[in-house]
Amino acid sequence: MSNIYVIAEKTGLSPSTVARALSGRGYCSQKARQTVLEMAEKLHYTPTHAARSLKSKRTEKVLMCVPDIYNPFYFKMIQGANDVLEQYGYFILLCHTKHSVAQELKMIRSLTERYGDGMILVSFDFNEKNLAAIRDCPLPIVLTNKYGGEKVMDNFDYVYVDDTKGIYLATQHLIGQGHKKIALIVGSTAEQTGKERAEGFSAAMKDGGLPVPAGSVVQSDYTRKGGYGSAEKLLGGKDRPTAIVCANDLMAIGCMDSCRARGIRIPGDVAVVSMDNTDFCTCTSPTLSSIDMQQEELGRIAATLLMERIDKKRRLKESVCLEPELVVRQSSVTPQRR
Amino acid sequence: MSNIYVIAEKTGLSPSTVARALSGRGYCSQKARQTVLEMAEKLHYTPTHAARSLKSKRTEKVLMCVPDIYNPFYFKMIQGANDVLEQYGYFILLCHTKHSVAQELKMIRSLTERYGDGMILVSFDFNEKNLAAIRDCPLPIVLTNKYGGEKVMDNFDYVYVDDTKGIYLATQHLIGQGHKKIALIVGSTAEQTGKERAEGFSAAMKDGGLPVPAGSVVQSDYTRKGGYGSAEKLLGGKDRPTAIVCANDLMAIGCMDSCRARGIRIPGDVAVVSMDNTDFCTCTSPTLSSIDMQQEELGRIAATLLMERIDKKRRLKESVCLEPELVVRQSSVTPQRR
DNA sequence: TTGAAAGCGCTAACAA
DNA sequence: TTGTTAGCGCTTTCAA
Repeated sequence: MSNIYVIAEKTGLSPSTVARALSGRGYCSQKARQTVLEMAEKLHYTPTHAARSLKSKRTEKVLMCVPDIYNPFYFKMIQGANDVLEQYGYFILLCHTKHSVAQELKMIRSLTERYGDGMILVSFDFNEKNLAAIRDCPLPIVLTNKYGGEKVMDNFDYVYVDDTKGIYLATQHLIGQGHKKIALIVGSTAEQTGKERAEGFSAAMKDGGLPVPAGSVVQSDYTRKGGYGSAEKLLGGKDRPTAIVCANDLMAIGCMDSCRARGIRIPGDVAVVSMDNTDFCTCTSPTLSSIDMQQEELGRIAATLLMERIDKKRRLKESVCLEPELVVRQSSVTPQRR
Repeated sequence: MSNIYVIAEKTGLSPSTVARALSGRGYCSQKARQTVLEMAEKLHYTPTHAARSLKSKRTEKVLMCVPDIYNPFYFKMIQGANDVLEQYGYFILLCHTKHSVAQELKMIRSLTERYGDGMILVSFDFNEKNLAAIRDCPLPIVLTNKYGGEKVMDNFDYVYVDDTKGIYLATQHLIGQGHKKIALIVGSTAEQTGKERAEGFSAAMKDGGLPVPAGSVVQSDYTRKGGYGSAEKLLGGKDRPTAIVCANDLMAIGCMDSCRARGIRIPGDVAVVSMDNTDFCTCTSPTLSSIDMQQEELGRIAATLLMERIDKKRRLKESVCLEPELVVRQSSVTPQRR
């Protein structure tokens, strides 16, 4: 590999002149520039990113941590973020945190080691451990969840879709369709996201004057298989619900699998509404009603907030709240009730 | 930010002792190590990746270039690659090349600038331009396509699924179901992948003794919308095909949309087989027969080949060919023929 | 306009 | 066992 010293030697110029010629910054005669550029070309010179980084303290990379790389929900966020970042000449460094706080902490540490200039952290659960690490980290981190426990001194940005409201809308929609026995398949309520979603469901049921009997809320893991298993529990009992809210599309599809296997018609026997509104929703039969959680926009805004910190030196915290949106399709509209 | 010099000063030791204590390499007394570690902890010391990189010439990152970040096909590859890379403590630096050779060249340049220690390049089209750049690049690049024009001197690895064979299997399957009028929706045949797929189709038709009339092969763009438009062309004519092979799942879903809109039953009126076997195939109704292109394994092997170069200093080229696999579902099996 | 030199933070060969 | 020193390759200030 050639470097500026080799070029300097071969051209008889000094390394600093070579550097100026290459960078275009600082004085440099037309002739010198010409000579340097030709020699650089000839030697296949390319600058070394690490050396530049060491000086400039910029890596031109952003760490993006997602809890589940197998879930299409996050693809959309990654896409949105990538769209924005590439306009700044930035790359995404992808990290799969697998719902593990330890993994998140490790990545925050990597950020501190300057693997990147900032981070977009998609977590299901902000707790004292990762929040402490986020506060300690000298580089900007943008969160993509609602962050309840904000302290006055906190200085990180976040962008979120109100998922409590999202699942509220889903539940309300089913209530509006006349359903009385509505069940919920949700993720772990030990995590923030699962907890919020369970609360949204309860709130809607309460506001609709409906009880939430024991056994009508099942915890699962956001996978199709998990959704299937949970649906089996709900549909196998004697007091079968007439409608099910699923906390994401994959579980809803698993739920539909279970219905199909049991000969239960959707939406005739059981109506289904889910959350995320991924591309799957328009592929299933019946098509799946779902809450659009604006994932692409979420990624886009997270990236924008981050680049404002990195590039524009914004210092004051900002947060953005996006509105979830109910998209009604076939799975939740009982034909005879129309 | 603190560095080893600050720690050295505060502990009264030399920077090199500090470095040794922190890295665990080289001699260092238990006492010195203790002192250093405590001070490091106290000062929230973290090493600087750029400095380490500059010395070690390792970035612990791999560039992964995919042509279409919106296509779930590639996410599977990314997942497979990530699984392997994280075992080595490596990260994926994601690049969206958008089917653009210029973008690929730019990324190869970034690799040369040591944005990463190697690259996994998923391209639809290996031509003289990007191949020249790949040959010139001093860092390892693994290709994930069949690469026909291999020269004796070439020294890069590749792993691929034989897609000519894949689409051959799909077509053969339809012929075996008794179809005579089979159409193809394929990507651009100006790109290598599209060309290979079109050839596989033609070969199967020829071997089956069937003609490929003008207009029965439509070029599209691997999107659902594109597939819809192409299907409209095929299904709108008077000599409608009884079966359609689609070169990927998204186009197949678009094709099914078109059928549904026209009241054409699948597989009764028109049978459909596609390629990729993404998760969509089991969500659609009817479920979609598809050729499994082993994308996760592809990513896994690409990453393995790359890490053998980077970590194990393998110098001899290797290539791996995976077998495509037909997965028969409902969309291609005409009930009355069973 | 050009060059010398210091420094970014870490590593490692070598000397003490 | 510890310290000195010379880089890694680039940027940038300051002097010439």
